[in-house]
Amino acid sequence: MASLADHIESYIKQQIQRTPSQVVVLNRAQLAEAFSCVPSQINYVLATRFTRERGYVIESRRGGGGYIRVVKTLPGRSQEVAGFLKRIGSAIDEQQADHLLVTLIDHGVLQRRQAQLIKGIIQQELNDFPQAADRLRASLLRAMLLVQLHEVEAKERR
Amino acid sequence: MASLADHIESYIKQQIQRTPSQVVVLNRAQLAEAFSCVPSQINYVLATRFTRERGYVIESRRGGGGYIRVVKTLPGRSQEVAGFLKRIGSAIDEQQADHLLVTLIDHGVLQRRQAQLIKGIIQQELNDFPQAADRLRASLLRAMLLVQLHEVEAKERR
DNA sequence: TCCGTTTTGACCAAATCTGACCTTTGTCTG
DNA sequence: CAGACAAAGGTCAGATTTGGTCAAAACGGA
Repeated sequence: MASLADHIESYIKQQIQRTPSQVVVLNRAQLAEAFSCVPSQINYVLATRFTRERGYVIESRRGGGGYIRVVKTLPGRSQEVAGFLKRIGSAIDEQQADHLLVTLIDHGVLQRRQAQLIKGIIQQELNDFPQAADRLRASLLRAMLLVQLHEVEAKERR
Repeated sequence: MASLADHIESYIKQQIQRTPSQVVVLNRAQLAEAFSCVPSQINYVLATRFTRERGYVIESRRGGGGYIRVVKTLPGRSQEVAGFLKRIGSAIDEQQADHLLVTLIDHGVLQRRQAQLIKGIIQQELNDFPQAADRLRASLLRAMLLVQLHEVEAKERR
């Protein structure tokens, strides 16, 4: 049985689909009013169904003229590539990291020089903060790959 | 639903864009009149959106013939951007990070969407590893900006 | 019944906007 | 020249408008 949360979820997704830029701007109070529920229900839906894991980014502002903006990211190929990112996990050693970068080059996701750049930056950061190297490496790798992937997609859309 | 403050902000930015010297001189009372608001609203906009952090300088004079001058510090491209990166240092709190991202947007180094992505990624990573948040944030921010900047430079060479 | 998910409501935090009151600077007048 | 007056802009506290958090109650399926 479809719950209220499900209905709100599909409404939001529908609105996103309708824009070329895959964005929707919501007014929390109005939306709650439309679905005859309490405003915090909207937060619940956003928190459980529009996570970054699932490819969404939420941005919001309080006060007069406040809003909640939902942006869909990670469409298409990188959704699939996201699988690689998951494998990074909470920690990764240098060998595994190198291996991953090579794999991404093989899959045409990265160019050699981009992989090289990423490797260099990690080295630099680890140099400055040697504590918990494998964990920091995992964070940095994931972060940089996400940025890079986004760039690749933006390019493809042109 | 953009707020009044947003409209005033964009009006001022537009005026600045129109001059080669990146300066605009305002008359507080007139401007308030034009936007049908109280004069102190102008101060509010200036105080919240045209801060030094974001690359603006405000000068003003009271009394007869008084004025408010808004000057945008010139963007010096990559060289200047390197300075921004240095400012990150070994640790940075969330507010400073946000300011930096907004500054980079204002200076045309990042697009809003990219800044948003970077913010989202940091949030996620900090969620997973809350230890030494300000340090991890600094590392992630620097790493992602470097990747992004490289991309921007590559684009400029084309 | 038990457990995870939904839903609600009370309370909180942030951004915006206004208005009353203050300070600085320039000008006019006795 | 002193003092009054006018013409800017500045400050700050409080009301208003949004959205955020969290814990407890309600619900629904195994």
